[in-house]
Amino acid sequence: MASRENKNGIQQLKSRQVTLSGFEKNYGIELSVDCIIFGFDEEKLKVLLIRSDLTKYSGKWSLLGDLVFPSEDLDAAAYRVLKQRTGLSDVYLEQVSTFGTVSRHPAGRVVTVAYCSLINVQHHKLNILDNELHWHDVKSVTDLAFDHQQIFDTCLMQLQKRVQEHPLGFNLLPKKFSLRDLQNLYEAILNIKLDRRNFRKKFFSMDLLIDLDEMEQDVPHRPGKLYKFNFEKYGKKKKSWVGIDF
Amino acid sequence: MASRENKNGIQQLKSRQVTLSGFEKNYGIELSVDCIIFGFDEEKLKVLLIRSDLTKYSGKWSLLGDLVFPSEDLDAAAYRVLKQRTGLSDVYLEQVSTFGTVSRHPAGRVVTVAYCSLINVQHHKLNILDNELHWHDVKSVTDLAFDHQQIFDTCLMQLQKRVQEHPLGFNLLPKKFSLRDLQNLYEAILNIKLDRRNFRKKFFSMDLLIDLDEMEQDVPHRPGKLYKFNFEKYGKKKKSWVGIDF
DNA sequence: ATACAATGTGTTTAATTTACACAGTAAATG
DNA sequence: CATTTACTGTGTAAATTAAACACATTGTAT
Repeated sequence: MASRENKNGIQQLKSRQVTLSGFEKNYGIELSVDCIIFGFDEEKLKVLLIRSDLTKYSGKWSLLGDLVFPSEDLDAAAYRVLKQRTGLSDVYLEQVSTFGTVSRHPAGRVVTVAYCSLINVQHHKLNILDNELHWHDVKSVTDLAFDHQQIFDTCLMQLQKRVQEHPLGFNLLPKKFSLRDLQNLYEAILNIKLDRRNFRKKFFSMDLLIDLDEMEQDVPHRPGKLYKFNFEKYGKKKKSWVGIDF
Repeated sequence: MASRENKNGIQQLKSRQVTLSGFEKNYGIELSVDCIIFGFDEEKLKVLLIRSDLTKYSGKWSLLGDLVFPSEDLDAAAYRVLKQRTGLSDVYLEQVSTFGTVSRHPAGRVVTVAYCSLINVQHHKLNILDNELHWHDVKSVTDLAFDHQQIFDTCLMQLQKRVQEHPLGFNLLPKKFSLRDLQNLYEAILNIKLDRRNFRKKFFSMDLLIDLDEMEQDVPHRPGKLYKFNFEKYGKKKKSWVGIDF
C-alpha cells in the first residue's frame, strides 16, 4: 500500500482488502468504548462519572471507558467496563454513536464508541469505595474532560427520545414501582412536568402494566399501588408506526 | 501494558492512558467506514452496491467502504468514499451505527462505522463506467457480503424511522418536485401505500413547501404543480416533541 | 371530439390528546 | 381520637388530529 494516498478511489478500494488480508501495516487508530451509565435516585436522573486521570484534564470528570481488546466484540468491551465499574451484568446496554475526531484525545488518535447503559441503583453495590467515582445529577453535568460533554449530551438526547418510544425506562426502576415513581422518572428524564391523570390514562391504556395487588411501604402518606412492566406482552406486539411529522 | 489482561478493572483503566500516551503497542484493530448510499429513481428506493473482490464472497454484492486514515476524521473518511464513488460533495451523510464483531471480516479484525447517505440521482454523473458498481432496488437486496446485509438492514430501518420525523427525504428528490413525487418517495421508503388526499393535507399543514408556480413538464397527463422544501423555515422552528407511546 | 390518466380539493367520522376538580385513604400530629 | 396533611385515584368535556372517502378539473393522446 505504498501509493495509498494518491491512487484514484476505485483502485485504492480494490487494493484495500489485499493489504488488509496481510495486515502489513496497521494504521495506528486505537479503539475504545465509553459507557454513559444512567441511574435514577432521589427522583433525579443521575450519571456515573469518574475523575479524569490526565493532567491536562485534572479536576474534570469523564465517562467510564477502556480500550477494546483485539479479540473482543465491541459490545463485550462495553459490558466489561460496565461490570468492572458497577458489578452488574444483565443490564440494559445500547450503542449510541461513535466519536472519531482526530484530535479528540490528547494522547493520540483514539476513536470511541459510546454506549448508553441504564441501571437500577437499588440492585447494585457500586464500587464507590473508589472516591473518584460518583453519581452526578444530569442537570449539573458540565465541562467534562475530552469530548465527553458532547458524548454525554448526545446520549442524554437519545435517551430522551427513545424513552418515549420504547420501554427503556423500566431498567432504571425497581421491579415493583408505583405510577408516581414512573411519572417521576419520565419527568426527570424529559425535564418536564406531566399531568398526573393523563399520564396514568396513557399507561393504563397501553395495557402493559401488571397490577401486583401490593402497596408501597414506608411512605409518609397514602401508599400507592405497585406495578411491574409486562415485558413478555410487549415483546409480542410489534407496533409498526407510521406518522410523518416534523 | 504487559499485565493488561489480568489486572483488576480500576487499575487497568488507570494505567490505560499512560500506555496510550506512549503508543507502545497498537491493538491492531483496523477501522473502516461503509457508506449506504440511497437514491430514488423510477419511483423506487435504490442502494448503491459494488461487487465484492474477496474470493470468499465472490459474486456477492457489498457496500462501499474504505479504511480510515490515521489523520482523518471519521466523517471525512465517509465523505471521501462518497466523493470517490459518486463525484458528489455536499450531500446528506449521517452516521448510523458501528459494527465490531470480532470475526465480521475474514481478513482480520476490522471495526466499521456505517454511514447513511442520501443523494439525488439526477444531480450526479456516477462513475458507473465501472461495471462492478450498480444501483439495486432495496426490495431485492439480499445476501450481501460480510455482515453487510445486517448493516444494510439497520440503515434502511433507521431511514424509515427518521424520514418520518425529519425532512431527510428531500435529499433524494430534485430541488423542484411535485407532491406526487414526494408521495412516491415516502411510499417507496416506507413500503406502504398512503392516501393521496391525507398526504397532501399533511404536508400543506406543515407549511414547509414553497409553491414555485411552475408545472411539471413532459408528463403524459395533467401536470402537477412544483414545490421546493423550505429548509430555512424548518431550521428556525424547533419542535420539542413529547408523546410517550410504545 | 373523445377517452384517458392523472391532479386538486372538502367533509364527515372516529380516535386521540388536553385540560381540569374532587373524593378517598393512610400517616402524622396534637 | 379528632384533625390535619399529603398524597392516591378517578371521569368528563373540549379541542385537536387522523382516517375514510368521491367527484370535478386539466392536459395529453388518439
